[in-house]
Amino acid sequence: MSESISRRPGRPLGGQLVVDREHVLDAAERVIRRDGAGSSLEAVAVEAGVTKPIVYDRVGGRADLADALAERLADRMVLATRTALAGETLSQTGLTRFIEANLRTVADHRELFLYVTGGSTEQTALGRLSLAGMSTQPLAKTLAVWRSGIQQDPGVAEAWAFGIVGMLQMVSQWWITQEGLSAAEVAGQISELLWNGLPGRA
Amino acid sequence: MSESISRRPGRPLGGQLVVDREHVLDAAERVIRRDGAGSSLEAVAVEAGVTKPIVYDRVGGRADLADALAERLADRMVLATRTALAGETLSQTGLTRFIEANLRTVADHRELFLYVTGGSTEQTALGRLSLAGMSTQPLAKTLAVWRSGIQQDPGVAEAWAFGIVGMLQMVSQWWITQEGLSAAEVAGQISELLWNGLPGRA
DNA sequence: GCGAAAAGTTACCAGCAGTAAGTAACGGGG
DNA sequence: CCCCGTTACTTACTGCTGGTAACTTTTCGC
Repeated sequence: MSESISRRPGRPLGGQLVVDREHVLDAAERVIRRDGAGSSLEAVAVEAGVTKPIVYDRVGGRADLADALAERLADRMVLATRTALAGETLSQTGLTRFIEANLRTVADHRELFLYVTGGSTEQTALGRLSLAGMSTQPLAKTLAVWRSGIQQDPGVAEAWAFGIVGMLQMVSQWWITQEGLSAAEVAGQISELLWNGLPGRA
Repeated sequence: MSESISRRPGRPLGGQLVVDREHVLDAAERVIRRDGAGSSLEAVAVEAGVTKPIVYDRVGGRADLADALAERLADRMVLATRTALAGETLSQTGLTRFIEANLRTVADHRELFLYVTGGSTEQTALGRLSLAGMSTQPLAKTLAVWRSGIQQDPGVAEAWAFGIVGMLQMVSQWWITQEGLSAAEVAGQISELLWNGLPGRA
């Protein structure tokens, strides 16, 4: 995929290059998958067959790149968990499937996950929150509706959503470094905690 | 504190400099508190009244610095929560106090918290886990003992500990960006989730 | 006294984010 | 039909940071 031909300076021949935002983001994902979470913008540009200023024009700086990739990853997670749940009403087994789907998606995009959650400095402190926010916003809504439905206070939804997302992120990070621990097993344990609480059901 | 006098090269006069590991770590905390989470090693060295290689000799590279600061922060958290709990047996109100103490400690060391959790790249992916590990190790032990005491499976302790730490980290990060939301309120909400589970007690 | 070890500083390198300046193709007005 | 402004790239640069090699001066054992 990496066009090693070096283009001449000046406007290209056929009008505009066919390197749009999506192309650059695809290239970024390939680079990160290949070279790990510490990949540079320059490597992304090379992989996209283009130079750095084009990356800046198409997606912006490093923080913007991380944000865009976070959005993609969040979308994929939402998709994966949605097909895993398939519209059933919330239950402990459904929650387990939700968590397991989450774990599998992270494992599938291991380096990308580390890239977007690892951030780089300062400005990505909020960047990580933005990834979280993409996952939490729909989750908070779901939680609020559901809590109302079972006659419980829906005001806890936002805090809970952030808490759950943080729990899932940390557990994912821990799990992908562990060998020989099945996703189903971990998902079951976390589901047990979230559903029944620390003391468990009597 | 910042000695602006530039020392001469060569071995100093009185044997060894009085800049040990703790001095450097103290300087690092001051710099981070002043300049934010994006502080450089060089700034730390200047603040310590010393040059970069000394920092490398005393604490190691950037990842090691983050690790050492993480350990300090984790210690302070453990201390704060321990005095908040004061050895009582685990209950929901005790859990609430634990979480609130955690939130307040994070708020007290805001930039430091962002520095150690924000990490920089690649190698700090595990670094963040190491911070988590310092908090999770005692927590996992406590959980295992407690669960055994109430005739529940203690095998969940490790996964739960990571999950809880991740939840607290994310909630902290979210909370410190929110204005006008009291620590006690958030702590109560998270405690409710962790103690009673998503559906709540019947 | 003297040379080896110790304990610093200076000076450097490589890599990266981000930007300014240069260059070639396109396209509309005279 | 030609010319010049606009467009869409590349090259070349700056500033900074993490990390290290080389150098300099004091101390200490013999």
